[in-house]
Amino acid sequence: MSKNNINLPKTTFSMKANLQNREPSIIDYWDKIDLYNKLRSLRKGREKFVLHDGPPYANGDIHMGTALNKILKDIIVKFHQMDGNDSVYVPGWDCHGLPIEWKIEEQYKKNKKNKNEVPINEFRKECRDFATKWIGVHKKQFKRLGVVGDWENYYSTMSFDAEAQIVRELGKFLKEGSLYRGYKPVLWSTVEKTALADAEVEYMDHKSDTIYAVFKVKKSYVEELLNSEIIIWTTTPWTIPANRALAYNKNLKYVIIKIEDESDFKDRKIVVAEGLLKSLLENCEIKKYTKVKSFIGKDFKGTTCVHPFSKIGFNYDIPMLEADFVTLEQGSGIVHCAPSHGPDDFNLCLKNNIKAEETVDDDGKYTKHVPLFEGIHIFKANKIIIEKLKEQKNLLYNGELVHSYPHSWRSKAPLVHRATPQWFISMESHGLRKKALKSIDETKFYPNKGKERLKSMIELRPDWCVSRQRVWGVPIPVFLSKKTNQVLIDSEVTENIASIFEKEGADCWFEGETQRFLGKKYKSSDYQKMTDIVEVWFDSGSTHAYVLEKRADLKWPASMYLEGSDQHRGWFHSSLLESCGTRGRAPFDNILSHGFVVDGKGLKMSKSLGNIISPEDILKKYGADILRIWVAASDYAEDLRIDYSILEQHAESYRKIRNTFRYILGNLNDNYEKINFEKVNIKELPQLEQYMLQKVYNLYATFNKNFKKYNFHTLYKELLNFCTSDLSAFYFDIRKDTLYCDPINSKKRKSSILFLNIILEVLLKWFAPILSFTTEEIYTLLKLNTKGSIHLEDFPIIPANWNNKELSNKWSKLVQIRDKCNSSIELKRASKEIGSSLEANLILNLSEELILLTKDIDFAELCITSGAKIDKISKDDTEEINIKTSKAKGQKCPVCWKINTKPCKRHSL
RNA sequence: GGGCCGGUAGCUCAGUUGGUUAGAGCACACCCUUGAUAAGGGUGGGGUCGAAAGUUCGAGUCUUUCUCGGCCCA
Repeated sequence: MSKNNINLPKTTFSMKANLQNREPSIIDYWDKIDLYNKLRSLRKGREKFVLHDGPPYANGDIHMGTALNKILKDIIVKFHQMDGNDSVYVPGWDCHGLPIEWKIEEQYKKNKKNKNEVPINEFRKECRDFATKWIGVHKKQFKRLGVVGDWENYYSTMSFDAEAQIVRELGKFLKEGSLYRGYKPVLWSTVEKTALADAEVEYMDHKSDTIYAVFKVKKSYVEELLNSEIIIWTTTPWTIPANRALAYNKNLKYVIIKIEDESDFKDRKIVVAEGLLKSLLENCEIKKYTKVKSFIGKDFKGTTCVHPFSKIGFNYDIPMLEADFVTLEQGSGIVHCAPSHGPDDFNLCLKNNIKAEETVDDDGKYTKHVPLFEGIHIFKANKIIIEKLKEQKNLLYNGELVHSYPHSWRSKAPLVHRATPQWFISMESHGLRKKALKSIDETKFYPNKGKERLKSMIELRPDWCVSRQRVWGVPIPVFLSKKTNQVLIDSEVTENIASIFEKEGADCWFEGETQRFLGKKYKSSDYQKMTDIVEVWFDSGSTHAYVLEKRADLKWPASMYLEGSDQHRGWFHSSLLESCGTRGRAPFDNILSHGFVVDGKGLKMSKSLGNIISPEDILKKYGADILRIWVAASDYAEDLRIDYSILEQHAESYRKIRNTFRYILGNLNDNYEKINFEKVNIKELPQLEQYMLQKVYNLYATFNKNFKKYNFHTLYKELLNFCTSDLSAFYFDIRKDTLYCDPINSKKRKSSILFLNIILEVLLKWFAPILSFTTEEIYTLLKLNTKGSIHLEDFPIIPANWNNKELSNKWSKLVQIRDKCNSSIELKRASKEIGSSLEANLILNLSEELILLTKDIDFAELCITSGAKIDKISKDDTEEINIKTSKAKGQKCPVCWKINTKPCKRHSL
């Protein structure tokens, strides 16, 4: 007797995956068979599932966050595809904006080129080329992850049709009247000479000059205030010339004190919040003083002061205004307000009819509106202002403070608030906020907490500032009348501009003749063309208009938008507002948001911590399927942890899954036979197979449930557990004997082969959206591969008659008995009486009820022993199960290795 | 500093409306197997559920405070 007489597994499917080398050739295969277009023609006419791609910025290599995002999208697209939908995926890129401008400027600096001397369209062309280059790089990197999409016909925010449509979209707001020209302080970089978006601001420590300055009271209903001076504290002395008001909190207590130290301030009365008196005395080194009066903040009402420079040209009243933002955190309890240099100041002054002015120019120099200091750079002004305050005897104290301060994310230069003309979309004038909130209610969020997050942002946000003083973007397509300074609103002009952009791109705006944009109705000499560009969130917020609406293969609204949770303030937000403003509802039905990739300890990845893992590293070490498992197995509702020990764990799971497939393929000798599930005659099968089909049915049910909720980590875990617990440790182990040692045509063996065919198909399909490469590798190896790719298949439908509750209950009881048998065998193994379980004979003493249950069950087969006898349990026993194991006696059959005193029933002939 | 979200075995995750000794897979330890073999099987150890206080007959599950982490904002 030898191995020739038994049916050992044989397959060409290797145990070692070698994914790093194998995966690229599978990608080539997908290219060769044109998988994406095959998918489209196969699903033509079916219900569309459109996952609209949020465009990543075309700049720099992809990182774990982008990889996670794209893989998660791909998994969902593939799930819907195999679920029978026309699941279309068109990737896109965000191309305009500051970061690319900066890259080009950096190159200029290296080559000693001056940006201002380069023609604008030459600069824009370099930006365009830069973005194009990175789209190419990203495309390769995303494809390497196994992401299937319309890579040939991707969309970008800088394509001519996109630029044209952005103009049309803005035109809709213009026509409606919700786009308006306002004037407000924005965070301004005097280095880059531009306003910065919130996302472009970094907070870093900065050393500022601090001053306590005084404002003499001119008018007040409080008598004691009349000869007093209001103290203010600020970290930006240079804003003093722009001061137009003082703010107090009506609920705070204030005191008037008389300074008695020898100094300029001897016998002068100053006013400060009571809660800040102590810190003021310490900071300003005031030793001797007397308290004159204390009063409540609301008594300030009607008080007016004079500017500390009133004697040198700043001769106007400084009213005291009531404001909530005044606190006892720092300073004096009275805040100096320069409406041109702070959002709070701006809003407070606006309410009180004090207008902001252009006090500082693009370069950061005082304008003609600031007497005495015109032309001085604000960053050099502090010293001069302090000197002047001293001269005027209005400086109580000056010092320095290191505090958190806004800086440009690129140049790292400190920023200032500076009033500039900007374009805004009103949240209120045409009910935009209301529409957006209603749309959020009508959107389904995964996870649900995203809904509240987006809602609270929309509830609070101010009007949307859509203009930027930059060059790499879509121009704001607006003309101002030179005579009236009014905005020209004419949809013919807007459409004319759009159609020109559609043909030539937006570059022509900057160099072309103005007249061609205005058409024949208006004279270019009467109008001023705007040179601001549209902020990039408006670009990407409009993708639904130039991608979803314009392409025949897509639909509006999208089925789903899927991005990182930061996009609640980003793309989800801007898309919602743009679409609600122009179409009255959100451009999506569902939003799925995922957390951030953090390291194994839950800390964010950073260069300084040295805990960064790049997708490239993982691809080299493990391959994309492992990365895809990591995505599927992680709970995206929270932050996703990753490090090499976590990846190692997933790689181990992968090996388990791979070996499960290998075992099936081996026993089928790579001869897969397609089974018609509906026609399986269940009652003809052994109970074990029936039980396993019941398990498949259960798995089917949980699979569908989890897929519907996009609970991939649970779904994956169920699949993995099925492979390890139900198949490897249970079914495969038990059926080894049959598969290896029974005749090929025996009914039992054929039943097992039938089951192996079934689970091969089912597992291959259920794993396909996650293990895109490995399932394809197996699929192409099968001789009955008819469709060309596993991804062209549908999910299986498991017939309801595979569900058998009764059998399932019975067998879960049997499995419990089996567990006890294993424990009993283990005792004998520990005492070295036996080794292999086939060296054991079992004696099962069971309650009558259980004996009834086990009457048609062979426990020797179930527990892989050489024999098993069932007897009634003795009446003294309190348990219902008592297992004894003895060493099997007799001869070992050379074929099936079972030990028996009699010749082997199967193999003695 | 403010808002939101989260912290269950070494790791990835389950834990239904608060209700018995808190579960699974992986990892780990020991053993078996050598006919899935750079595989496979068995048994077992391991958690006072981030910390403290409170509500309750009873809390991983409810409340408060603190702490750590993430995102967003200042």
